[in-house]
Amino acid sequence: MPGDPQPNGSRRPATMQDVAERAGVSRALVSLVMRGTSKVSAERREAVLRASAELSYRPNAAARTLARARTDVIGVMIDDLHNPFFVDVVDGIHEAADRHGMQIVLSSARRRQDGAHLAIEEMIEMRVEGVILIGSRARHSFVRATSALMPMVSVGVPIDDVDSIVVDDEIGATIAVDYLVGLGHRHIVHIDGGDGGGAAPRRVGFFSAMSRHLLVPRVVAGDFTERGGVEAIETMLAGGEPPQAILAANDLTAIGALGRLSAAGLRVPNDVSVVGYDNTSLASMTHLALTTIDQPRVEMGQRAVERIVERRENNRSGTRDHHDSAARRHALPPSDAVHQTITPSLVVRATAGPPRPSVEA
Amino acid sequence: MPGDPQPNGSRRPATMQDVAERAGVSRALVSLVMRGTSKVSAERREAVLRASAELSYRPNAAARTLARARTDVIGVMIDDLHNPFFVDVVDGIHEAADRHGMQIVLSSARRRQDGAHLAIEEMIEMRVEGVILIGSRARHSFVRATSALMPMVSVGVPIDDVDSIVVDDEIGATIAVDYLVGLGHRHIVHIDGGDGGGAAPRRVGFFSAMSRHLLVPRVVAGDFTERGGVEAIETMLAGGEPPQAILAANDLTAIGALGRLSAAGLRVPNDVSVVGYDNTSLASMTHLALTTIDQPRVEMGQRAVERIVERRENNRSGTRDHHDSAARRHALPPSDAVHQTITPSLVVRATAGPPRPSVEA
DNA sequence: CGCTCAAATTAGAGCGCTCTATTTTTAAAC
DNA sequence: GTTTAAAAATAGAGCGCTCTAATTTGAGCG
Repeated sequence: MPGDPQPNGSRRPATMQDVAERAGVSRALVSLVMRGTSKVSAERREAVLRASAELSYRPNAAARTLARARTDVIGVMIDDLHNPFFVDVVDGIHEAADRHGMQIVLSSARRRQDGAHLAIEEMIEMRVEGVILIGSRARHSFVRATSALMPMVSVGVPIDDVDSIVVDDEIGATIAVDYLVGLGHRHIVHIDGGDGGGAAPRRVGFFSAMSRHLLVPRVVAGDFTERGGVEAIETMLAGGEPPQAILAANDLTAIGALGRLSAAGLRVPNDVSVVGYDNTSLASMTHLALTTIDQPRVEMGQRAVERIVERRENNRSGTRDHHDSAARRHALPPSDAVHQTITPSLVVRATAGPPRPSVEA
Repeated sequence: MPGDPQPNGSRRPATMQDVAERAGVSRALVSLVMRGTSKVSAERREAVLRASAELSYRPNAAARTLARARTDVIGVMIDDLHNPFFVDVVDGIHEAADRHGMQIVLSSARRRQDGAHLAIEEMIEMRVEGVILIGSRARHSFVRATSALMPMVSVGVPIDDVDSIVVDDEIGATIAVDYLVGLGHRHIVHIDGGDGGGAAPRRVGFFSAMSRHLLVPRVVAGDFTERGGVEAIETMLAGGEPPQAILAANDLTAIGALGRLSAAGLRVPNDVSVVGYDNTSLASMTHLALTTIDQPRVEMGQRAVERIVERRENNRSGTRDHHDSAARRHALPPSDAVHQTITPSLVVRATAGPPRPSVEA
C-alpha cells in the first residue's frame, strides 16, 4: 500500500489518486482540499484530510509546479555563507518573502565564479520567479544575459543593465571622516582595502572628505584582513609618527589595528581613535566596542525581494500581448534596470574620541 | 516565438518540443542530447545544441523530476545561518555532495521550531533524496516520524531512532583539562554554558577529568555568551582569588574572559591560561590566538552525506519486494539508526602556558 | 412534484519531461 | 543486390498535479 509508513522510508509516496480512493472522492476534490479552497463540504474535507494523514500524503512539488506553471519561489545565490554581511541580507530576504507569500531557495557559490554560474543555472531550471544575487562574482555578461530570462537583482555588486541594490560606500567613508573631524581630529589615516570589493569607493570618500575639510589625506595599504591592520600600524610606527586617528577599510582591519596598537602601549581612544567599517558582529563585542559604519543589510534584502515581486507583477500583466511584432520585440529598449543606492550610517561605540591635547592643538 | 530573449524576461520559456522543431529532430533526441548520451550522431547533436542555444533553452526541472521520479537532491536544513559552526558543516556537505553527483538545497530554520518543521515539509514535497538537519530544534517526534518517509540525519543533535552525527563534548573537555594539567596547572576553573546545547557534556567531562587527576573542580556559571565570560571573571576576582587556568564553555565566553582579565591587568598566558571551545574563526584571530577545542565540522558534513547516500542505495535495492506482507511491514523492527560520535581535538595557540611559579608550586 | 439556480463534485486535457519499445537508417558481410 | 546486425532516431505512454468545463446534487419554490 502506497504511503504506508516504513522505518527509514523506502515505500513509494502516496499520490493524490491514492488519497482520493481512500477517501472515496475524486482526485479533483482532493486537490481542492489540499489547496484550502472553501468550496468543499465539511464532511468531504474531513474525509480527505483523514485519508491524507493516514497515508502520510505530501503533494508532489514537481507535479504541482508543472501543472501550475509557476513556483512562487525566489532563488537566492549567496557568494559565501561565511560572510556575515551576506547572511544578514538573507534575513531581510526571508522576512520580505514571507510577507509576499513566497518561498526561498538558498544556494551558495562558495566564493567561486563557476559556483555562481552553476547555482544560477540550476535556479533557472527550477523556474524560480526570480533570483537574488548576494555579493556575486558571476561574470557580468552572464548575469546580464540570464536577467533577460527572469527577474534578477544583484545585492552589493552593481551590474550594468541589471537591477541592483548597493550601499554608497563613498558616503560611508565621508561620514566617518566627518565624525572624526567633528571630534577634533586633523591627522586621519585610512588603512585601505586594496583591490577588494568596496575598497575603492571608501578610499575615494576618504579623500574627498579630507580635502573638503582642507586636511591632508594619508593612506596606508591594507587588504581587508586582520593582518593587514596589524601591518599598517607597524608601518606607521616604523615611520616614526604614531597615528592619531584611523579609518579602517573594514572591521577586521580595525581589529588588527586595535590589537597592534595595544601591543604598542597605545590606548584607544585616549591616544588613538579607530573607526571600522561594516558593523560586523565582531564590532559589537563588549571588549572591542568598535565605532564603525553600518550598512542596513536587512533592508537591502527586503528591497531585493520587492524588486523581484514588482518585476513579476509587471511581467504577468505584460504577458497578454503574445503576438506583438517581431520588430517591437527586437527593439531592445534601453534597459529599465533600477539601481538603488542605500546610505550607510555611523554606529558610535567606544573606540573613537577627541584627540589628546597636544602641543599642536 | 518561445524562448526568444527579452529584456528582463517575460516570454514563455522554450520547451524541448520547441528545440526539437527548430533542430528538425524528435523530442526524444533532444532529451538524449541534453542528458549527454553518447548514442547521438555528431551532426544531430550539433543541430540540437545550436537550436537550444538560440532559444536559450533550459530543461524544466519540475518536468524532469516528475518523469524520472528522482531528484538527486539533498535537502539541508540549517538552524541558523549566523552560526559559523553550522556553516562549516555545510562546507563539508557541499564537498561530499559534489563527489556523489548530488545537488544541495539549503533552507534556514531561522532558529525557530516551526521554521524547522516548515523547511522539512517543503523538502519532502520537493522529494529530495534525503535531508540533513544541522543543529535542528525540530521536535524529536516530528523528525522521527518524517524519517520514516525519507533518509534523514541529524548533525550535532542526537535524536532517538534517527541517524545522527555528534561530537563527544565530554571527551573534548577532558582533553582540555589533560592539557592544562600537563602544563602544570592544578587550579582549573570551568566557566560553563548553563543549559545551552553541549554545555552539559562539557561540564561532565570537566568534572570527570579533574577528579581523575585528583584535583578539585570549580565551576563558575556562564551562558555561552561573551558577557558571561566577563561576569565569570568578575565573580572570581570578587572572590578574592584570581584564577590560574580557565576552561571556557566556548570561544565567545573565553573571549569575554580574556578581555576582562586584561582589563584587570592580568596577562595571558603569563598570569592566567585560558582555553576556549569550538575553534571558531574568532579563535584564530592573531591578536587573540586562542587555544581551543576543535570539532571536525567539515568532516561531520561529509559523513552526513555518506549516510544519506548509503540509505538511498539500500532503499533502492530493497524496493524490489513491493508485495511483502502487511505483517512484515508493520513489524516496525528495532530502529537501525546509526549514531556516529566524533572526537574533537585540541588546537594549541597562545593563550595557555605553564603556571607562574608561585609559593605554592 | 417538477423546475430553477447555486453549490458541490467530477471528468479529462494538459504541463514538459524520461524511458521503453519500436522503427528507420547505416554499415558490414556474403 | 540481399541479408543481418548494430546504430541512430522516434513514437507514445506515463509521471502527479491543476484548472476549465461539464455534471450532479440539493435546496427553495410555485
